[in-house]
Amino acid sequence: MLKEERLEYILHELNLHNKVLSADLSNKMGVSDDTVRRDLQELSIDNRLIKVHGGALSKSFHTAFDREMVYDIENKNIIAKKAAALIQSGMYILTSGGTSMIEFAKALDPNLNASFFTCSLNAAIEFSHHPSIEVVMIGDKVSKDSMLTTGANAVQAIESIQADLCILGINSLDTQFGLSENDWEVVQIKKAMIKASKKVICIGISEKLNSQQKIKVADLKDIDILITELDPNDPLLDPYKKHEILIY
Amino acid sequence: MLKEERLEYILHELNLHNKVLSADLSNKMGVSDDTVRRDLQELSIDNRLIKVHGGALSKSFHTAFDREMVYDIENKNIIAKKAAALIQSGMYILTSGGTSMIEFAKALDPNLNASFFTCSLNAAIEFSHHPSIEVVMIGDKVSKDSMLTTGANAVQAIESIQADLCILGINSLDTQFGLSENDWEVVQIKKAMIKASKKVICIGISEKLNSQQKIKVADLKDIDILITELDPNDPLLDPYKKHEILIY
DNA sequence: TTCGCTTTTGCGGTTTTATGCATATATTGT
DNA sequence: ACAATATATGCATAAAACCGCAAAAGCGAA
Repeated sequence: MLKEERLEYILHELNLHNKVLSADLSNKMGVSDDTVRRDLQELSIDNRLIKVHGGALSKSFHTAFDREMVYDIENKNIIAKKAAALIQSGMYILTSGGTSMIEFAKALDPNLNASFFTCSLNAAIEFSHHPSIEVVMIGDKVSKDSMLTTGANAVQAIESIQADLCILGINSLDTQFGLSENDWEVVQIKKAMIKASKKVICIGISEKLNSQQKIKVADLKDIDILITELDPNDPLLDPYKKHEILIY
Repeated sequence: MLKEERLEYILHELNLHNKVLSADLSNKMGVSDDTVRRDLQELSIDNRLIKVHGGALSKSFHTAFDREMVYDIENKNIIAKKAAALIQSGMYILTSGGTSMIEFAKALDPNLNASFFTCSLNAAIEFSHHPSIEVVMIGDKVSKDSMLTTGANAVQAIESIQADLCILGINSLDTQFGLSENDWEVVQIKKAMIKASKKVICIGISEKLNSQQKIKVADLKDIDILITELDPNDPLLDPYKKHEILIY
C-alpha cells in the first residue's frame, strides 16, 4: 500500500466512522504502528483530522462537539447506509439536500454506476467525490437558507427528467399533513421531483416525524419508502405502515 | 515499446486499478526506472495522474483528497481584495471557479448588491454566504476534476445572459497563446462567459503567467483586466501591458 | 542512404524519502 | 501508583527520486 493510499484510506475511514484507532489501522493496512502514527501526524499537521491518544477523530466530528450533534451524525449514518443499499447501478436519481443526504452520498458503494440529479450545492459536491457516478447540478437562483437552487428554471429542468428514484430529506412528516416545509420555493422543487420520479424515498431522523410545517409538499400516499434510524418494527413507525409506506 | 505506447499503457493500467507502481511498470514494459519516472512525470504535468512516491494514483482517486488546503493563500488574498474593489452595486457578473475565486467571494464588500452567475459549485456556495448578493448557479453535468458544471445546457444558459463583467481564474496565461486550459468542456464554458460579458477580468497568482496549456480559451485582446498579487509595475507584467490589458 | 539535429533512454553516483526497530518517555485507566 | 498502552526519538536500511551525461534512437533533408 502506497503512502498516499494510506492517507486516503484513513480519511475515508474517518468519514465513515468519525474515529479511527491506530491499532486497527496498522492491522488493516499491514504496516507498523509507527508508520500509522506518522501518517496520522502528517494529516494532523495538515489539519485534516484531530489526533488523539490511540487514534484520531474526524474534524467535523470534533468541531461539532455538541453531544446531540454527534448523536445525530451517527443516526444519519445509519440512515445513509440503509438508503445506499437501495441504489442500483444504472438508476437515475433525483435528490434534495440536507445533512442526511450528505451522509447518504458518503455511504454509496464505490463501484456504483448511477446518475444523480440534484438542486443542492452541497449534495452535488459530495456526490462528485464518488469515483464513478455521474452528477448533474440543476441550475437556478440559489436560495441562501437552504443552499438549493430554486425557481421556474429548476422546476422546468426537473420536469424534463424521468427518474427511477427521488430521495428527499425530511423536514417534517406527519400522518395527517404528510410531508411539509416552510419555504415556498423549496416546496415547488420537491413537488417537481416527486412528480418526475417513479418512486419516492424519504430519509430523515425520527425527530422529524410527527411534526408539521406551513406548506405541504406531498401526501403520505405519494411516499413509497420511509427510512429513519429506527428499527423498522419500532412502534413510532406503525402509523406510517398503515399508509402503505415501506419502512427500512 | 514506444513512448506513446507506454503512456497509453500507464493510463490504461491506472483506469483499471486506480494505482500503478513504478517498479511494476518498468518490469512489464521492459524499460528502466528512470524512463518510467519520466513518463509519470510527463503525465503528471499534463494532469492525467497524480504522481506519488513509488508510483502514481489515478486522478479520480485523489480528487477527494485536497478538499480544503489552499495553496498560496496570502497571495490569493491580495488578488481577491484588488478584484473586489472593482465590483459595483447593480452589476451582473459571470464567474468561473478556483481557489482565487473563493477568496474573492470572501473579500466582497458586505454591503454590495450585485448578481453573480457561476458554474462553480464551490464559488456558488461561497457567494451564497454573502448577506445581500444574488447567486445563480448555472446547471449541467458536474465535471469532477474542476467541480464546474459543463455542457451544452450550461453554455446555452450563459448565452442568455448579458453580463457587465466576467471574472475568470487563470490556469495558464501567456503572451503568445493567451488564456489556455487543459479541459475541453471547461474551455467551452469560459468562452461562452467571455462572449456574454462586456468586460473580462482575469485573476490568478503570477505563477500561472507565461505558461501554456493545450486548449486556447481566449486571445490576450479579449482580456480587459489582469489581476495578480504583483505590483502593477512589476516587469513580469510588462508584456501584458503592451496588449492593452489593464493591470491591477 | 547518410549526415546532422533533436529526442529519448539508460547508467552511475548522490540525495531524499519511507519504514521498521529499539529504546526512552508519556498517557491512561483502574 | 502502577501496569498496560501509546508516543517520541534516533538510527539503520532499503527503496525511490533526482541529476548530469553520453549513448542510442528517431527524424528530416540533402
